[in-house]
Amino acid sequence: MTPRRRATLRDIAAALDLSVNTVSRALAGKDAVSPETRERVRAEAERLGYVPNTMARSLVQGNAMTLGLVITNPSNPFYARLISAIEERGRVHGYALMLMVTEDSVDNERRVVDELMRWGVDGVLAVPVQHGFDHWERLRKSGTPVVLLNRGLPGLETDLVGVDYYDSARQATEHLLAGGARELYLVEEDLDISPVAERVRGFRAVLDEQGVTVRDDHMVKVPTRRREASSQPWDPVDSYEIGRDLAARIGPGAAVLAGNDYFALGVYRAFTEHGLSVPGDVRVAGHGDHAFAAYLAPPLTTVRLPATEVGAMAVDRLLERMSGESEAGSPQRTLLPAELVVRTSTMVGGR
Amino acid sequence: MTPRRRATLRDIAAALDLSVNTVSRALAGKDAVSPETRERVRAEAERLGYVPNTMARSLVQGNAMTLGLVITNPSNPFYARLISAIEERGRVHGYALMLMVTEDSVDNERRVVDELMRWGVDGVLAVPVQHGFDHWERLRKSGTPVVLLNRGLPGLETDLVGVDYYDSARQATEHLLAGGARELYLVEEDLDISPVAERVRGFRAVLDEQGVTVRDDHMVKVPTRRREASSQPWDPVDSYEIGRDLAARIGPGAAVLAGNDYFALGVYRAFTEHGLSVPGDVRVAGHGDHAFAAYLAPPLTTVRLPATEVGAMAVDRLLERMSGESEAGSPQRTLLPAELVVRTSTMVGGR
DNA sequence: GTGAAAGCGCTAACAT
DNA sequence: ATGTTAGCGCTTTCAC
Repeated sequence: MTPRRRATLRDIAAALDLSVNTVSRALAGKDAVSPETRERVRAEAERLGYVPNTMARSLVQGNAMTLGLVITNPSNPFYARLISAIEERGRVHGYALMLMVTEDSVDNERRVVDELMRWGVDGVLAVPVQHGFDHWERLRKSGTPVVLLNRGLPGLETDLVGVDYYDSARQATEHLLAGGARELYLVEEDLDISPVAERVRGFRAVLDEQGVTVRDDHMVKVPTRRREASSQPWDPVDSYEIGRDLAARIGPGAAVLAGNDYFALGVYRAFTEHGLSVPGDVRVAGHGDHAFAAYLAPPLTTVRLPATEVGAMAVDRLLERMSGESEAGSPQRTLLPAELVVRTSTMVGGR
Repeated sequence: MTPRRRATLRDIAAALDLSVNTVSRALAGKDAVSPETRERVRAEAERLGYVPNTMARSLVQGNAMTLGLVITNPSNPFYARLISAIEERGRVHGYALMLMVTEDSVDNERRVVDELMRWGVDGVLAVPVQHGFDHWERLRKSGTPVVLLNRGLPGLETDLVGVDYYDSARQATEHLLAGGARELYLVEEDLDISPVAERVRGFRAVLDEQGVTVRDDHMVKVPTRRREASSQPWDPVDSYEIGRDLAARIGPGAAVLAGNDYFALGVYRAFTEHGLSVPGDVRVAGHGDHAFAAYLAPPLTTVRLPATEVGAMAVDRLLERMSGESEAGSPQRTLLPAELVVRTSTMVGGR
């Protein structure tokens, strides 16, 4: 209401006829201050509603006490959880979080990385867009540690904490085969990003190992349409069409592994409309274990992603780099395991 | 790699034998600089990889060029979209976003509001926890404009931009009645927050107006369990139990309006297991129009929330207050309309 | 135990 | 057109 000027150390010093310096030390809890002085300062600070100016402190101390988080889309449930985990872990260590959203656009990414540099954040966590990385290189050259989340950035020497999608796809694929599936389809995002590539690799690896034929038309890419900003990253409608196509041509013992649960959902609908039963005629498994997965009809087998763990570990890794502990160490890649959650949609005898 | 010190204006000035001031003006594009000098400065800045220090500039100019966003849970899809919309709109105007997550805890909220004050952010957007608001009052007193999102804070004189949940509940309730429903149930969160209260009010109002009896057991509260941080705000399992209970006691012409689509989903499952058909035996409508809603079996009638619009308008309102335009104006409450999306789950003749 | 002086990197007067 | 001085709010170094 009263936008009167914010009280400063000087105001307290003047009121108490002390030097700014003494007030500073008193408030900082340093030893070289008499107990009485300390108390008087404390009281006056309280009376004036003094709030320390973090920016001024940061300027002199040379650290921003801020972490930058660059994310493609907060509406991706996995990233939403990542944001929470990172914010919490960062704050525990006294760091504020500056959030930047790229919507998977490199142009945006360049802009926000520049902005982070101007702010001089102490470290950056990022889900990179994965097209061009000159800006990431500039950031690294400026001495700011960077930890990548979920997606790698080939060519950039940086730590990465993510999910082991190669393994998650393997788990799901093996599960489908063990259940008797003979004709496997992989429905994936049409994005050239490492998580997709890893899942494709895991899927193929298992099929190759077990001598199952993989035709090109077994790997289906769902076109990613450019939608308004702040929208869902995936819409089941995008996979619905794919599902209709699939429904018309699959044979007995078919199974579909989807890159995310929304794709699985779109496929469900298409199959149902086509008179196919899940899992009777087609088994379906997803990725993400989103909140709705367990409550679909039938409940969806999917892979649970360790969002909280990835976020926490990424922050820890970043703080290590910032403290210069693991200084010269070569970049570390850590992929946390996902966990297959088996539900009715892949159960041979399931309803 | 080379964590060499960041180049400053002084470095450029020294290299060119100019004063810091001239360099500053040259880079700022001010007029009082000769074209040649401007160009030399530009070149040297580039050569040294100069990046302006935003904090230093902010300190002298007295504005942080930062907005604070306090949110309860980014995993709530509505809030996730809000975050994107706000980040984008803020950045367009040159503001960075400091994100704080409260997980619906007042203790956290106090902490983060204090932190925002120490940073001296220029304005704050917040989904408040709605218990106690001493900290919000302190923030206001410090002269920082605050715009509330989605939830009111009775007793605090502040702008609010949210959703008209009274109206959304009215729309849905009227729709259910028009479809022939005679026994209506409202399944809501067990949280003492204004959106819930508004929906309850809208629901009751329509029933009262149309002379439909509302018994206490028609208003069901889903217990909110404290879950790990960074988790989904709602889990269908919480409403599943409620659904089982309901399934056993509802009569013909029953309908359920849920406070969010996840609750509707839990109820779906319970009904199906009990041999009830939706919408044949019970009509169901939700809130939120989450990505899965249109793809459930049957597709869920729900209310689409104007997340992007709320976010954009909240930022605009905040910027106005910051610029002092709508200075003395009394607090404005703006509730944006939600839109009922009718799907099969409430269609009388639906499959 | 306290104070004076210097400086973080920048911009805003006011010179010249 | 350029330089000098001062100062944002704080911490640090070094006197006393």
